[in-house]
Amino acid sequence: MKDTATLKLKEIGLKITPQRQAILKLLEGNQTHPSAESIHTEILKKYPGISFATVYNTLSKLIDAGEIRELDIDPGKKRFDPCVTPHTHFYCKVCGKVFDIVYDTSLPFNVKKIDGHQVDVIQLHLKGVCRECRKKQ
Amino acid sequence: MKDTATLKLKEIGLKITPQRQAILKLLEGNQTHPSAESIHTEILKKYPGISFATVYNTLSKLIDAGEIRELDIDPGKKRFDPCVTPHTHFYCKVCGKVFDIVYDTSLPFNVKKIDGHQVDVIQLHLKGVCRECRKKQ
DNA sequence: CTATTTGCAAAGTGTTTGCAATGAC
DNA sequence: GTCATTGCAAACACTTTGCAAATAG
Repeated sequence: MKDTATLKLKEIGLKITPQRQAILKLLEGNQTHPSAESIHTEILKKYPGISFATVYNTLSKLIDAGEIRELDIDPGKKRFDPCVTPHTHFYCKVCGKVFDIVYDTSLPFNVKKIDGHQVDVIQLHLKGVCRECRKKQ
Repeated sequence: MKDTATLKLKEIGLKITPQRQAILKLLEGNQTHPSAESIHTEILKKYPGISFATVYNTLSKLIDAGEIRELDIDPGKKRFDPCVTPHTHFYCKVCGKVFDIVYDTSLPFNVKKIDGHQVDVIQLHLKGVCRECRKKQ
């Protein structure tokens, strides 16, 4: 019986390595929208020695395979999201957390062309101060 | 008779320096959504010696004053937009250009609160391959 | 004159790369 | 055995910082 991570790697056509399995397991169902560095730091705890190269390399292949998404919502670093169905994100300027938002399903998330440009990705980003940080202020 | 840049600086309450005037003039009506570095490089041509510190410092004050907007659409660098009315942007993955888009005016750009989070900024970002780059491919 | 602003250079943050060694198949 | 993948360490791109010198008001 193989786990989801292993099956997914096989499905994508990537070689199965413990590092990749660890990255995929960390991402599965993860709603924190981690950055590459936080993924690296986290996995270091279980795999002392895993390198940036491996993390970035793996993330890049997972993106190419459509398994995860890259978010440009955090100024200064990329965040990654294992949920690839279109949805909205909220970024808190105070704590840096990224939240999934159910916002406006009437949004034309299926536009394929506009002004002659080919549209591959549509991102709706909200920014402000999250509930928790508002309480603390 | 003072120019717009000078008036704007006075209005914001910033000291009028040639560097700031140059930055404001470069941004006025600029639709290329330049990065801090491209602004620096451009202004270096007329002001040899202008520093990163000054460019970043000035951009930061203009943002605080609400004169310009920061865009997180280009992975890896911040882009700046002198047009502060809500509108959509398209980013070309091939050439890196950012275009203004008239997209969907029915978008709820005026939401102030969602899930208890305070919303300050709403950004709708499209990504793909621009018209020109499609032709070349 | 005084507080702000500037230029410089160094440091900081996140990402990418080249390459020899390793390991999956 | 072969080729993809790894770890390392250095390079890279962009941004931020500390501080002395310059300058706007």
